[in-house]
Amino acid sequence: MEVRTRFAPSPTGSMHVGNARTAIFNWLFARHHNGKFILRIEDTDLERSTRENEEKLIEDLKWLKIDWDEEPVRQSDRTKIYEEYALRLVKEKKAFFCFCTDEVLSSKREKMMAEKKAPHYDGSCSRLSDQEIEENLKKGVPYSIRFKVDQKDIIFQDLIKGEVNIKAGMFGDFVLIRSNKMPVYNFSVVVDDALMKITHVIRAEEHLSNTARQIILYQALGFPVPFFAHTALILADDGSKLSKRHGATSVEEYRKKGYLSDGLFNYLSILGWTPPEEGKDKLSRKELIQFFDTDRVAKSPAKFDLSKLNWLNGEYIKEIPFEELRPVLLSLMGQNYDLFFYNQDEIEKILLLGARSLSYLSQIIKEVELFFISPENISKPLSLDEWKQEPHTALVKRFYEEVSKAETLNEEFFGTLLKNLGKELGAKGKNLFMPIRLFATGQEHGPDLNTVLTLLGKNKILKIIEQCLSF
RNA sequence: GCUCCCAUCGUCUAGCUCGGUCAGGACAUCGGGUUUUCAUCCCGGUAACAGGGGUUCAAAUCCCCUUGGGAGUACCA
Repeated sequence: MEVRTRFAPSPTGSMHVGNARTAIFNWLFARHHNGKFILRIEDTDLERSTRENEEKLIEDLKWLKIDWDEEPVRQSDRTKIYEEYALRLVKEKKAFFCFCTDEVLSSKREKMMAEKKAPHYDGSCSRLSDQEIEENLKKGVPYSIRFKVDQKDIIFQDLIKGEVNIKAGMFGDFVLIRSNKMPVYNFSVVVDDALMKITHVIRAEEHLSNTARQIILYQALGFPVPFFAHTALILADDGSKLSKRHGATSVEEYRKKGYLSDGLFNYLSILGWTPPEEGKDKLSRKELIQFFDTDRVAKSPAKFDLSKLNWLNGEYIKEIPFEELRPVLLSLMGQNYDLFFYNQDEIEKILLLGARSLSYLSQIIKEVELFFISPENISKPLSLDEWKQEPHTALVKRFYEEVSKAETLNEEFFGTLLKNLGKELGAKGKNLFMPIRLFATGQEHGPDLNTVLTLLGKNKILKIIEQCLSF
């Protein structure tokens, strides 16, 4: 049997990393089993779905290098098919027309909630006589089609969760086709998955309870039931659902920040899935395909760990030849700073210094900030107080004197100056370099000190020192 | 409310099927080495079985309860 999986996003916004992971798992699973991966656009929510979002979604997928094997299917193009199957269920008395209006429905729901009962549809329209139905239809009363639920427990084997047992009474007679002729999610997935011969449904856990509904639909329609695999959700670092207030949540945002396709792909793959080889988290797509399966997917939710993504993405950045990185980095710098303060040679050096160890490309902006902001905007370094004491300040002051006297400042000059000052004051190693670095650049981390100082130039150095001494 | 799912270092997790491990790895963090500083790199350390009951010679592992987190209960997906 050929394995067929699908990714079925609804184009209601930009692609969330959770969705991206679902796509990755499905794609990996299909590729691992030499099967097919299919894309289906679930745009039955007319209010929120847009073509623009759909295009963005496809763009994100392409960026992640996730390819699909057949022409993508759009659910809004298939309303006839859903209606046909729904009508078939009506004919078989497994579903019925419902003429209840929104107002009636919501007042009933409120009443049930007030009585602390589950707000399920009361089934009133299922008891309508043939004649009443006929009359309503003739009068053109809008109707939806509801499924007549046979209340019974549903047990199924989930590839990730194991045996799942859903008790009867979880839902009432639910809607299959809305009064606007659009199918409801739980119905269209079943019809489509069955018609598209999907063998493995890999999706997020929020659909776990829905699965019971879907299984009874498969049975009512006479379709074979596919395998299900429900992945736990991706959470923010505080344990709540990953949302906008936690920072970047969409693939697009990560892409724009300069995360690499391979880096994000790799990270998302190992978020909730463990590669078989201990200690090896960095895996190529080929290896990912080779190893991925549902048996090592975790049951419990995973927190999105930005520091691990940063590490992993940094590993991928290291592999890229600098020549490829250069134009991207340069344009990032150009977008944020006035580059003409420096000549070509200096820009090249700054670029090289800033690009030493990036976790994501736009980090270059922060890395080279020192060279472009004015000294008075430098903020107080965290460890300043620790160093703002003798004998370190004496060293800084001597350095200040020498620099202000100097005519030409270059790397050689700073090299000998530091050496001499070290001898003079008996400072070496960290005790020599740190005070200078801290007071003259305002940072405790940074590239090679002599180069930084040379690039900064006399004026800036003196001003930064004055500034730091005043903190 | 009801139903379902989940629970091992700060984080992602291995181990659980088939009880016996100094509870392993990666990221982060801390310390050491290299770099006269920073980053890189190398070496090393700290750090976890949610709680309570059972079963057993022996429980992270099997059973029950509690607690905590999440999802569903829609003419959203």
